[in-house]
Amino acid sequence: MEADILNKNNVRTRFAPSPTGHLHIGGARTALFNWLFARHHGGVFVLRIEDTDTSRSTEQYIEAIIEGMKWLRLDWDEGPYRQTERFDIYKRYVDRLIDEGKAYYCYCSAEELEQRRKEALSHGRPPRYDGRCRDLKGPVPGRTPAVRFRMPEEGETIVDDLIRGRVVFENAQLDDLIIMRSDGTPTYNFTVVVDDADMAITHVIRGDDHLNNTPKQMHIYRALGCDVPLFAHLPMILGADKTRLSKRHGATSVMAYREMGYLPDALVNYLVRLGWSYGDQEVFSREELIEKFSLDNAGRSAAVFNPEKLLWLNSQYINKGTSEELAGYVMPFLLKGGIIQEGQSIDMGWLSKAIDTLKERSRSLLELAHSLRYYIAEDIEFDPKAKEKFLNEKSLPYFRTILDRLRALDRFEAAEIEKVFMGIIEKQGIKLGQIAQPVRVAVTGNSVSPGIFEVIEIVGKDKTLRRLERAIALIKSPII
RNA sequence: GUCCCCAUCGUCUAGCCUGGCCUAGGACAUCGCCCUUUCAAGGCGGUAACACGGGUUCGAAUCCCGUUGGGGACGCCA
Repeated sequence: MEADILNKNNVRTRFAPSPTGHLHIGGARTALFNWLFARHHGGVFVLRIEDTDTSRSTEQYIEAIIEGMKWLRLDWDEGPYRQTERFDIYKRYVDRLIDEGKAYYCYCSAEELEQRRKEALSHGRPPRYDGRCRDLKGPVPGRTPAVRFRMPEEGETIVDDLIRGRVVFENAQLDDLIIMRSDGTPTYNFTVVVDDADMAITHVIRGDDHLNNTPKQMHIYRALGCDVPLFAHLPMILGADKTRLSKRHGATSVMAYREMGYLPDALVNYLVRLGWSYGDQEVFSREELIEKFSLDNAGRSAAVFNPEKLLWLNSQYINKGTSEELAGYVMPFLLKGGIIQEGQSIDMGWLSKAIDTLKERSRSLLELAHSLRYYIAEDIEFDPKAKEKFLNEKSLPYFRTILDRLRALDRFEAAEIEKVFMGIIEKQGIKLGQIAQPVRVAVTGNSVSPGIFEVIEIVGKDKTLRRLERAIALIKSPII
């Protein structure tokens, strides 16, 4: 059956988030798998907003989800469809099911149901609907009914999951679920079926938490006379304590990762490896992912979200990025960090050169921006420890010498600067570290930086001389 | 409580379907060494896992059963 669908080359997948929050890590992974599957098969990827819970859905979250999708570059071919715009369609199908006796009105109130559920749970019984309105002859006066779907009471339902294999459910376990609320709005388990059928979705790839809903949905498909799509249930993403990933575990919103200086490709790469692998390969370009992605090597067990590994991957991507690209990416961070001002002009060629020295030691754009400060800003801030260790009387004579020599230097380039340093250590009979470290602190404020000669070149003659002068002044009167 | 899913280093995973090539491979993290003006990056090396118990088999990480552990679902949420 699958081969059939694939041969027709009409794979259609969808991502169907509910706009009750930002796009989170788990949702993004689901979206990614659907996107990759569609792209791999040359199919269609649909975005559908499941906003039937009008009390919890907001416009703001719809925009946030779309923003997240765009940032991750998970482009969709159709949509975003919105279920709230399709209420007439669901209504039509509900009416049809009622006419055919496949659904019925339920007059139990939400409060009564809640009461019975709690009671059942406290007595250790399955909290299922007891079916009391199933065979009602007429309406109950003074009540607005909800509509329930009539599930089969015996037999079993088989889900042939693309990832889990065959999963068997006893129909006796399924209860008659509400497909339309008493206020006339349809519910998830119904709309998802109507839409997936209507939108001709061939592969439903979603979180594990939906596996139990699948048999119920299959009965709805059949009642509607529609083809049942293929299902693939992805394992959950857990936090470090092995419980479902949530805010408690730190940032879960995709946008939070953008703000922390992650590259979208790095996040995508990290996410795809949560539940999918390709031999020993860790780093994949998008093209490779599209080419290599298959549900065959999707995993079945839950994965713990590991921020450390994501950071490492991010560093890989920052390392690989060209300095020109990185210059563009880091701009918002420089602005936000007050390192450059809005409207301030900055030489992009020069910035790229500075980034070149920093990118292999930055794991995020935030770190990159932070390091860029001493290249760009007029004044530097000293790391107290570095200052104490290296800006002292002992290095004062070296500072004076280096200041004079650099002042006299015409070609202010790394190679020339190096010659100046080498000349001094030779003459004084000292090690490079004895002079390079104090200068590093004087010029960058830190005991850590890229190679000091290139740093000096990029910082430039004026600023370097000023900083050396300031260091000398500081040593002479430490109160400043 | 009922149902469903899952089970290899701390973490992500390869291997499992099609038993022997596994004295279990890779990656992150961690430790050590090398490189080195510092920090990274890089290179080299180390520590570290088949949850347990029964089967089946000449042989089991791989197949079967059970136990235990973890996760999920059971909504007029999605």
